Amino acid sequence: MNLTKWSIDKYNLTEEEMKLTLGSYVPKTIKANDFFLKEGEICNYIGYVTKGLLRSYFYDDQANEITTSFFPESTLIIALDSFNNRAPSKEFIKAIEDSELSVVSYLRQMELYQLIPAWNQICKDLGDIKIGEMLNRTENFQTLTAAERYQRFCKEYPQLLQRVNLGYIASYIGVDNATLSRIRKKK
Amino acid sequence: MNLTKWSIDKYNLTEEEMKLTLGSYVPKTIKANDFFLKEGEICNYIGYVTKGLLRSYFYDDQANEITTSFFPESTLIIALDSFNNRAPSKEFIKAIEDSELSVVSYLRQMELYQLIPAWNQICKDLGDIKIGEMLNRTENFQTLTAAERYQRFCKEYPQLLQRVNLGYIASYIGVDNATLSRIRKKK
DNA sequence: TAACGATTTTGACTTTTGTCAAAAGATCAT
DNA sequence: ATGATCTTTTGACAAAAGTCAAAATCGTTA
Repeated sequence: MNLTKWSIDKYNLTEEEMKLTLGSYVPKTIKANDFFLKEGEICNYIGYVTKGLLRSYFYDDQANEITTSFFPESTLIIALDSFNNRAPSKEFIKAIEDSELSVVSYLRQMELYQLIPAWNQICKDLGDIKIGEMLNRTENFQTLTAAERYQRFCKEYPQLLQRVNLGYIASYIGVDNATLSRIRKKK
Repeated sequence: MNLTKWSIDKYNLTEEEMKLTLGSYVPKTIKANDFFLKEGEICNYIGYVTKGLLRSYFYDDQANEITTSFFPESTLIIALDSFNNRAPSKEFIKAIEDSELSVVSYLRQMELYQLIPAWNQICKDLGDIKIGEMLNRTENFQTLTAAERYQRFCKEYPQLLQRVNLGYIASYIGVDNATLSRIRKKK
């Protein structure tokens, strides 16, 4: 979830609330190829990426890695289904580059909801952003060809283009590896 | 958003809160082919379908109708982007069959958040359900062929199969009309 | 019921995308 | 630097999906 234009400032937290919030988030570093979360684990942390890049993926029935999200700087990491439903994750979340996060535990985050009323609104707004992103993603799949989806990806995430394997992008936009290679050659 | 297994009961609203909630939702009937919402309007109501069937759709750049959701009985109707962001809707929501809803206005719903703490949790849970549905939908597009997406649709929404035009289903699963017809013939 | 309009199917064809395997290019650890 | 490994490209082909137009079906209404 990209939060470049989002800011906690607009919620007018009191100094006390802000201190409580910031104190709840602790730094964590993850080296390239290490995991933020493994399949089967319950997602117990929300992470905010301050540096680096991670991705989430699962394995389909033919054991292909299917990338579901990229998490560059200024994004929130969370395995939504797992975190929300306290259920084992179907996804892995793995660092592509050495990364630095701020993380908060599930329990602590629940306490923030109790202690700081504005957090309910923050949560609602973050959910809205996420839903907007997903609606857009679905629309792309419904109406665009593979080549068009790739073009959209390039426009939307130009920074990622240089930083991730093409294979990750291919599965993210739902095309075969070889097909993406040919799409790229054509233009 | 299908709420067949969801119930407001589990939130232990007080008698007072329940009365307030139920009193906020008023009945509304929509005849087949009439609109719950038109493109450009701001979605000012949430609706709960008690009878009938509606669908949401937009027009792509070639002026094709692209169906984005079906709303049979026991589902919540809402144009998420419009309702949440108070922005003009890009979608139409139109009744396929004569339908009966319970609706609540945006303002009233906001009051419920204020007046009844549990509504924050309800909202969060409904959002989670919606997000789960959308993750699933995206996964289908990423990993399944057109034929497989159709099979999934049939399994997931058997009731709809008899009630909606095939063209609506075709655009919902992202295939051409003629292609869907051929997929159906094959098996 | 006849007739109109909308929906669905079908045919003939083209384009897009996938598959499999091999070659070419990068990258990384030693 | 140099294998070893991983990623990307390419070729030859097959399968899937789209396009366009016409026919067949279905529903509705005059």
